[in-house]
Amino acid sequence: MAKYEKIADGLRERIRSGEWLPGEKLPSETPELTAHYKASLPTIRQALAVLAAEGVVDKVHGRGNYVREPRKLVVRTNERHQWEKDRARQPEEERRKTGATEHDTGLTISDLVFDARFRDIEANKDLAGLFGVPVGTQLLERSYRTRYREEDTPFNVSRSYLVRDVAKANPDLLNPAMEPWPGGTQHQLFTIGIELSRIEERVTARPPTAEEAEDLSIRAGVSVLLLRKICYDTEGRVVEVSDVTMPGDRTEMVFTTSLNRW
Amino acid sequence: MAKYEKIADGLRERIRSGEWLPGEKLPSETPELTAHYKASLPTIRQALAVLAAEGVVDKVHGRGNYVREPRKLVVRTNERHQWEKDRARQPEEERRKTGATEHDTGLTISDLVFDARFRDIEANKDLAGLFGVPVGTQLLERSYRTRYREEDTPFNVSRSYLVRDVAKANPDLLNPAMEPWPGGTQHQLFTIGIELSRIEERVTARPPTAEEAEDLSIRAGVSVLLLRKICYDTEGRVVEVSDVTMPGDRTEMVFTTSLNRW
DNA sequence: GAGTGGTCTAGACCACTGT
DNA sequence: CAGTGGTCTAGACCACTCC
Repeated sequence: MAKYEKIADGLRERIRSGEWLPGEKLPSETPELTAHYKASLPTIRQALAVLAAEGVVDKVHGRGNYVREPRKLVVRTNERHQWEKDRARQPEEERRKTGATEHDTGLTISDLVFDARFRDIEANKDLAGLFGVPVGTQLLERSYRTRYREEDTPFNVSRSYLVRDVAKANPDLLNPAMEPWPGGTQHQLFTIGIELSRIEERVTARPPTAEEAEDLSIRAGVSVLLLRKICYDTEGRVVEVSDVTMPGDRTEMVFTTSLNRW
Repeated sequence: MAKYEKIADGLRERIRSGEWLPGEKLPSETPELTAHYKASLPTIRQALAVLAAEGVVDKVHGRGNYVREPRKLVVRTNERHQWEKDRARQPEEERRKTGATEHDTGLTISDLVFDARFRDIEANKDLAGLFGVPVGTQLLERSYRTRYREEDTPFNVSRSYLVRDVAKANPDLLNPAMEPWPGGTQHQLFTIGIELSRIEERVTARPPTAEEAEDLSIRAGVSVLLLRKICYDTEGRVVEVSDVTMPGDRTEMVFTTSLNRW
């Protein structure tokens, strides 16, 4: 076993044993760790890189290496879809009480903070194919960032796409100032006469791009979960596509499948 | 921008332009790349580490650095569950034709290779809580590795847990030589009088442990997708728990949720 | 400015692969 | 054995954070 692996194992074990608690600073690379492990700086740094990739340690330039704080786990279910659909036709007073994300996380609306930005884009090949429209068709792109009020980093960055000509039947849908919308997207679609019958969600994971690592406050080496949600109406047409980016180290997605009885 | 980043960008661009095709060998670290980029070996290696983490380059000790061959994407749906349930009561001849993984991937049974290992374990707190049995209860742990016949790395490593006293009602279930079992787990459960009514799947992602990176042939830096599948029978009891580990860079999971009509 | 991490060098030696 | 990547060293200098 290589020296840097032994050092990484040693540090990992010392952290697990509680020698340094979450949020605490590790000894400095130079001179403390190099002296303690009788290794050169590059070797110490290679060991720390292993721990950073595992998400055990946070490296902060100019300050030090810190034991990573566990972050609040975020759960996302697929039962939220039926739940949201059931609420879409209820009066505003009821819809205003809570949203699907609050339903999943067990929080109240005031615990969460939203940020919404809208813009018009032209459908690329990917989106045009999904919506069944020509490339270049005007789409409404809505970007959201959701975070806990008490944290400063979003746990969810998403982009939602609608065909602009469909959405404009209700001008309020084009206005970001109307967000957060009580009742969520399914109520929005209800106001323009659309009922969803099926939602398809595709999940993949990969290392974050530099931009994503920045947005979600994750280190390179902690993965991002990508969710593409495709909403079908009762005619089987695609009416909404969303791409959601979530930090892999604090997100759990739950999908429940009911089976027909024999 | 750091020198190693510039070198990584340069190499990435040369690979994208087709200067070296998938499977081809890059110039040697020493002396070729160090000379070409006028950089020291550690700097060249840092640049290559970036490309390896992105999955662009495969590093092979003693041979060289190679442009990574794209691997076959593996798709896993949740429709497989109902599909498998529908087949569970069909005659063996029918069940033998194809399995759920083949259903998802569009392959035939002969394209896939299985490896199964069984052992008895005692329920830890986690599993005991799920099954609703005392800690220490005997469980049957079945470990599977699934791969394409033409590749040498599994795309799926899974462990399935059953309560041993429940499984032993059919002694064949305790025998790894009976695998692969035509009709899959749902038929196995059928032979001991169990019908599933609901399947819950929890998805998370994280960096691979050293062992997982080894098993799935992914480099540290490419994430693993973890799926915990919990099967409930018609009485709402947990009858099977599976933990599936998949390489994040080649797996896509698709979950479809049907909504009740208004 | 002191402390600390980030980058880089030049070179040595080990470990693995294929001839 | 030659070729190639893997590990490690000692030390220099730069960049960021905080006082």
